[in-house]
Amino acid sequence: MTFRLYDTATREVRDFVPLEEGKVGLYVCGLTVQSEPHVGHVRSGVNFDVLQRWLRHLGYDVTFIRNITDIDDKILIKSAEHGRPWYNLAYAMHRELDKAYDALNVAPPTYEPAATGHVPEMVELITELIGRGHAYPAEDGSGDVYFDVRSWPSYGELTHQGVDDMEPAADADPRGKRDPRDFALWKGWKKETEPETAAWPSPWGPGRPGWHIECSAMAGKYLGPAFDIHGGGVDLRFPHHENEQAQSRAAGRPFATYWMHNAWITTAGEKMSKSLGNSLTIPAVLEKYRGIDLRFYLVAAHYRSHVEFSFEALEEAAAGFARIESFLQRAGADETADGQLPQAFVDAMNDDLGTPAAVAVLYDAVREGNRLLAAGDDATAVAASVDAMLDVLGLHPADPAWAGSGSSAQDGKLRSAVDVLVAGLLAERAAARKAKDWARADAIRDQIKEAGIEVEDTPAGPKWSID
RNA sequence: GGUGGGUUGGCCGAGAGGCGAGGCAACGGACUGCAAAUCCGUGUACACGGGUUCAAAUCCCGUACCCACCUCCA
Repeated sequence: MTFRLYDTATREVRDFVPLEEGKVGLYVCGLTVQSEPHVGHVRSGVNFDVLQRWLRHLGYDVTFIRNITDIDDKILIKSAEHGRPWYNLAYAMHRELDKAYDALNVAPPTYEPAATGHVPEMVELITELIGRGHAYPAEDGSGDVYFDVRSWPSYGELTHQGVDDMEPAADADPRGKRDPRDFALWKGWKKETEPETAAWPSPWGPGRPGWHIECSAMAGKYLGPAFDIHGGGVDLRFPHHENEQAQSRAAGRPFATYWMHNAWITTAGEKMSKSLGNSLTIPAVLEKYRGIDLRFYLVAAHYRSHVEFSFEALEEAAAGFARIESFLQRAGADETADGQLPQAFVDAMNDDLGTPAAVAVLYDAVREGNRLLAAGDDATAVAASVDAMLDVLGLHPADPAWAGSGSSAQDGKLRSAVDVLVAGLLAERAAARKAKDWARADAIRDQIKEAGIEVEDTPAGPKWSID
């Protein structure tokens, strides 16, 4: 089976055919760095990371561009509220985002361009659009430049909407627009309210980029006029992606061949951005849960399915993942073994990244491996296969990428210290068991458990682990 | 008003006309001094009402409820 993808533009699962054999150009809309990243934000990161890894597994040479938007209205407003320069806020949040990605083993893209570094490319694109009659400088002297929606007949094609059916924005600022649906490509500098550092020179006077033009310009620069896959969250379909496509095509660039959109994570039925809380920011969640558990939770759901986030569900996922890890430990993974991916796993992944079915295959393998171990047989081949599956999902516990979240050198030292202490108690318990003094043996086990350490008797002797 | 998505067992979460994805939890059994871990087994779930079909959670019609987007939210 070849790799197939659900394409939002055509609303169907299509065979993936790259523009150039063996190569994939992938563009994903990253974040506007205006606040700490939350669980919803990283879902997109994890989803597209899985896509990237799978494409690489399939042998594609992937150029993956994921931008960040480091200047916009909200950044300016928030930074003013906090009394810090906008670029300082954007930079700080950008660093937080990188930390969150690292904690979830989201591999860096080929490049992560920032909007503010690509003003010349945007100016060039806007100039081209004006030249072709698809954009115009506002007539009110504001310095804004708008895209002329009416001049582009296929506007609305990505989201299958007719221009006349669109609800005119309630908050649309009509200043200088020919049609309320026209959108800003360039925003003139507002001297009175905006810092001078937030304005760049342009043929239309000082100003800053409109949101949509950034992505068109950056995708064009790094991936060329036509590329394979464009991704982002569902909320970006309209207006952001619709506008990106319109302005790119209006400038004579074919743009993306496939559109992928990941669904939401909600809490209490509400979209995360609307619902309160700092309790769901990545730093906060990572205080209680490991990054690998959170990633597993996210990967176990299909990227196009809505997920209702709950800590209970996260805990269930973590419990399940613990079983996988414990199998690998018991099987004694052979690092040299070149694990094969089961065909069912490959088929699941090829079918629009069917990670839920892929995870089911993973569990099947774990059960089979445990069965072999219970029968006293060799399970290293199965373990190698489990290794391979976890690897391609970015979930391998031994991946050094996880080092920062839970198993540092410090932990190692602590562990060996505890080991010495527990070993003494276990020797005492062993003596009691030998004398069939079960009460004494159980008392020792309970004592150890009081300290939060679980003791298991295995054929190879007692083992302890921290709860 | 326009566009799209959803409602699956105690819980999470797949599937998209016919064999009960998978996980978590629960219960029974094996193993164990007892546990733990592990394995084996146990569930007649698909919002509601009609219809199509030999066969519907899956297709069609209708109803209810929920959600997203409609110009700078992943």
